[in-house]
Amino acid sequence: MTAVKRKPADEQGGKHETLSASKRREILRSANEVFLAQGYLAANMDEIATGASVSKATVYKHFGNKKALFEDIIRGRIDGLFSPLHTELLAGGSVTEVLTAFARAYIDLILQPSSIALYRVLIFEAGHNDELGPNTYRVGGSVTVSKISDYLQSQVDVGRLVIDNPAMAAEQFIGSLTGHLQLRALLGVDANPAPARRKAHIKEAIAAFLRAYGPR
Amino acid sequence: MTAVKRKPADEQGGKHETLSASKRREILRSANEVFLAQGYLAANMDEIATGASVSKATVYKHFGNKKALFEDIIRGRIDGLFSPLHTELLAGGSVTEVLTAFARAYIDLILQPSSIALYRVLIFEAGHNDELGPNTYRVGGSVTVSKISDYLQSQVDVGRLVIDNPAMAAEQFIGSLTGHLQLRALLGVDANPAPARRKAHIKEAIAAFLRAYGPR
DNA sequence: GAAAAACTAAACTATACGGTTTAGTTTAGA
DNA sequence: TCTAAACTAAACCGTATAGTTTAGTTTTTC
Repeated sequence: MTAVKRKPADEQGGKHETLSASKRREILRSANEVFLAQGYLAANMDEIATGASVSKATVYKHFGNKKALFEDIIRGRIDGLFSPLHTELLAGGSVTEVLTAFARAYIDLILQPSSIALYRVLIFEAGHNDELGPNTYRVGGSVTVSKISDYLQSQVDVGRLVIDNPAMAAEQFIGSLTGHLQLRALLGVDANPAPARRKAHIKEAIAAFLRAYGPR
Repeated sequence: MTAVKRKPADEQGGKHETLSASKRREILRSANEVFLAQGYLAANMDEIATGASVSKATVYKHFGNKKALFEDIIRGRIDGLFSPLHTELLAGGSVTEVLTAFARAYIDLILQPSSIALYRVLIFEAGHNDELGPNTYRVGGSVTVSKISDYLQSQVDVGRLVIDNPAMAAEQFIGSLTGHLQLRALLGVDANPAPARRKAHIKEAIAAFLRAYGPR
């Protein structure tokens, strides 16, 4: 029975795509959903296969086993998740403007339901897989800290900020920006604050940061 | 076969304790270990029973089912975890002294391996149990924020700080204090920073906070 | 010291699920 | 149009584990 109609090969992105490649993509998409919603252990390979309109044998042909599929998912998720954020730090404008643009993008990113789901699974799974945590920190948090740090240093160089240890200041900045917004979202308390609330939060965090590190 | 010697009834705390009560306590202790190390799904009821030197039937007599046992564990863990922290805020001394004492206790608390394990399990499980997260935030994070907020307000009242929104400032303070220390610990990157590093981190966070919110 | 309550080990039920195999069908490419 | 590769549904294997039951032992209590 061919219950599911095959999709045109060039449906996605206009480029030709083999059947095999489109199946692989569908498996990844389905696995993404299932793993992020359920976590590693509770995720069910039958459900992933069904969600991708694919047989279980095909899943195993493409990815070998459950763990390999999971790690592919996490890798793919982190890659390019934070990158768009960093462009905000390259724009011109006053320190306030640049930090505000960054802050807005950052807060919106970490409060997205998919980010919250990823964070939950990642943090938990990092306790049971020695490489997962460090690998993720390297491409996620660590890079963000050093981008901010670089920006702060550039502003120190032109006399717009006074900072001894820019890396530490960058971590403080992110931390004060995050505040309890992320914790509350993770715990399902006010998981989706209104724009006005976000804005007020950001404004106050940046004002405090500038009072602490602005020029004398 | 009576492989395991029964413990004297009053072994713990000098008070008399029934056999039943001591079994219950042992089950909770064992379940604590297993649930925090493995998470809910991977935790094994046979292992919990064995770890408590108790038969599985006894575990079910006492707690009914796996979920009920788990919820008992989480409740017990959170209760009284944060309370000791708050006493720091009632001590006398300069703002710097009080905040430093609090900060030290706070950082040490959140970086403890058992806190990290609890955080991992809690955050993950909050995604699958609607009440767990809010209940926990209510007795954990929320209380801490309001205790700090109260302290900050008291210092505003005597002219030692200038703060518009003490609750927001409290969250910022905790956030900047946490910085990436907790994230790194959760991801297994520099999970146990040396005392000197903690101290420098705290010192800088408090200095920045006081520059931002100290008197004009 | 006897009855009731709590415990024990161990077997058992029922189910779920990762991963493989089978037997047959569809697609790709020369 | 023919062949190889990729796919399919479905059955199957092996194992793990939540929860129950049984038959008998120990502890508590009156």
